[in-house]
Amino acid sequence: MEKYLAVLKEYHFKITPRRKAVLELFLRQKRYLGPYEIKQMLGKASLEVGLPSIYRILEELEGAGILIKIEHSSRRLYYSLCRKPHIDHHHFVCSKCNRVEEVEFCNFSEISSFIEEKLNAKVQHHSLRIEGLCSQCRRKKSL
Amino acid sequence: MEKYLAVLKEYHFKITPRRKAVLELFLRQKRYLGPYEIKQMLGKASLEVGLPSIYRILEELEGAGILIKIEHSSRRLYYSLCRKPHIDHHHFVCSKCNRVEEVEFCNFSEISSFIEEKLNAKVQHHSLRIEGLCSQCRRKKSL
DNA sequence: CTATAAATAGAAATCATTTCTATTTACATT
DNA sequence: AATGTAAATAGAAATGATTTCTATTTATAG
Repeated sequence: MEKYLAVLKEYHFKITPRRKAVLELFLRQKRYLGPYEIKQMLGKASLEVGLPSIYRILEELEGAGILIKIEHSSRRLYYSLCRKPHIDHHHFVCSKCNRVEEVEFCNFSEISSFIEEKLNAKVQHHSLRIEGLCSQCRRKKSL
Repeated sequence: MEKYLAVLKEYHFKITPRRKAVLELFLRQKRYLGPYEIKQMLGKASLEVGLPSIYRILEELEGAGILIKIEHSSRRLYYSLCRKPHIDHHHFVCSKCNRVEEVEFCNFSEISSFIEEKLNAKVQHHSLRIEGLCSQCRRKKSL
């Protein structure tokens, strides 16, 4: 937690109860969370937070590199905690339990230089979406 | 065009004026197109097509492997023609002119087996989003 | 030519996300 | 510890892409 609060300070974000509560929520989960779900979880802990605030907080935490945004194929937004913010990595998302794993491996530079040579283009961003079953879910055939 | 109509028949889709018109539109463009934009272009050619129909047609053509769906970071849907439907490939999207290029290169199997070993997971899907400037746009500094 | 399943239009609904504004709060600086 | 200020927040309302629904039309198999 302290680590993340330090990052917030670095970015000149104030340490507010809502931001801390959202962070705490993510620290206790290894799966991705959606805005409405977060609102409900905070509500259960007796902290009413408006959806617009949640959207904003999530955006800010993403901007600070604390959360990663997951653009789900359902076209809804989800976020997941970034355990190692400063290392180039991608995320594996379990299609059953929503668990998110960080994958510190990316041979993208090969693809990137292939594209730059072949198309004479300039690659700016890339994002790899990997979906499948995590070790737990692949064992259980049914949920 | 004939090639794509054959694919439609294969999938038991009827050859309708709307579907042909949408296909023609894509055959004349190398960039991605959005539903509303398509409606307007068809309108100029005096073919009024309702937006729900356009959404449906795009979805069907994607299902038949004729178009690829581009989930833009703006969270709007775009589609682009797939020139070589049956080869595993990814798409490079120019952030300036929206041109879409197919990239027949993917060393994903490496990443995939890395993940399956490391996380003991089962990889089901992956999609790589590559964004940058195409050869034309990187030359012109300003639009 | 006809039957019928598929395709379509248009209106309306949906619903995640964003915008706006008044109010409150964190915290740097006294 | 008090205070001023910019940042944070709530809540209502707007937005706008996408989807649903239903009545009507159309492509095409036989």
